[in-house]
Amino acid sequence: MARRSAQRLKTVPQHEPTQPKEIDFGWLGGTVGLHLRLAQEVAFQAFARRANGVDGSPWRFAVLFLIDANPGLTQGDLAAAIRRNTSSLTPVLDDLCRLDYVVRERLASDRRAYTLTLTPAGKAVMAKLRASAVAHEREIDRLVGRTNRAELIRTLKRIITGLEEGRDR
Amino acid sequence: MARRSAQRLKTVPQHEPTQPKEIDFGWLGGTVGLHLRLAQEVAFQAFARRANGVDGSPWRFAVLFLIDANPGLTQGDLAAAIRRNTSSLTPVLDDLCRLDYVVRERLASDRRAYTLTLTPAGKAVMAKLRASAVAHEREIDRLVGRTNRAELIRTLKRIITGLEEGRDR
DNA sequence: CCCAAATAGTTTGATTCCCGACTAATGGGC
DNA sequence: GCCCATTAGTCGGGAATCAAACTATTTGGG
Repeated sequence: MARRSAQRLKTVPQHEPTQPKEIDFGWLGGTVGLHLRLAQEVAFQAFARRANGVDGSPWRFAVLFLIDANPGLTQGDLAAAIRRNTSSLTPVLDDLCRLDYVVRERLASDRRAYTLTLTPAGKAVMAKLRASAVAHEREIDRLVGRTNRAELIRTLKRIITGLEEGRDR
Repeated sequence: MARRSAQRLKTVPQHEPTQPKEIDFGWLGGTVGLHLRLAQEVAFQAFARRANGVDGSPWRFAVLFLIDANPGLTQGDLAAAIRRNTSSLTPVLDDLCRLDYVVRERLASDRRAYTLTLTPAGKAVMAKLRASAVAHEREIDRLVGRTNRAELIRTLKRIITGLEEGRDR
């Protein structure tokens, strides 16, 4: 929203615009869960903001990246890799095919399955998004330091594998 | 191609649960963004699974927790605290009021705003959810260790405040 | 060869979220 | 007291996601 005050600046209503009201987070403020969620959210938004100009959600990039790194992959394998339901993938791939970034071909040995490959246009877009993604990760490095970054990934991996297998019981 | 004359594996249900097909993640496999997202997702699901029996998403818990810790808080302040749009909060609070967990009252000094407080029933549910949340965090401690946990939160906070800029509104 | 179970992918309905438009109330400047 | 910009919250539309039902194909037992 553009500042209309530039036009009709009668007075200076400079009330502190957003006084966060000092909320007490208590125990919640020390949880891993809350910070994981907030960090993931700002990282997601920062990525999308940075990839501006290209169709840029992180998952969209991951789809293109993984097809590029694993040409001929099927939709089911791709869905498992990014941990999405195959039904979530359908409209995304519909769109990527419509844009001529991805080709879906029936697999000869199993005509129920599709194999996925990038077109040259798809590779070009992926390369652009990859540049954005690299810059994004570099900014995270700048924020946390390279050594903390490695430590962070190691810790996150432990959480992922530890809680994921917790499906037992 | 393959004739059915191949030897028949009788009782073995070759039911390999979707053998993940060994996907190559390449550069993506070393990014903070991917692991943040995956960790947040499994943590979210583990929390919901653990809160079984109660209506349990992490955000729902956070809403109850913050109202309890800050009675009389307004919807806008609550939305800012959990970084959700106020319009996302409306249906959640509608539901919590319908269940008689939360009371919405017009603020006398500003009759546009609502103040939020927990009912005794709301406090009871919140206490149950808090026990689940404490157990959840303890499991994370077990996975990463208490010292790494503090380090993890510090690092996540740096990411949150560092990337948050540019999120004007 | 045939049929039933399993599998790959699509479609549909429900849920959750955001954004932008809207309503109601507030308060500063005249 | 009256404007009218600003603020609190709600409403409606659109996007992303999952689960369940569905279609097409494969596979194995008889």
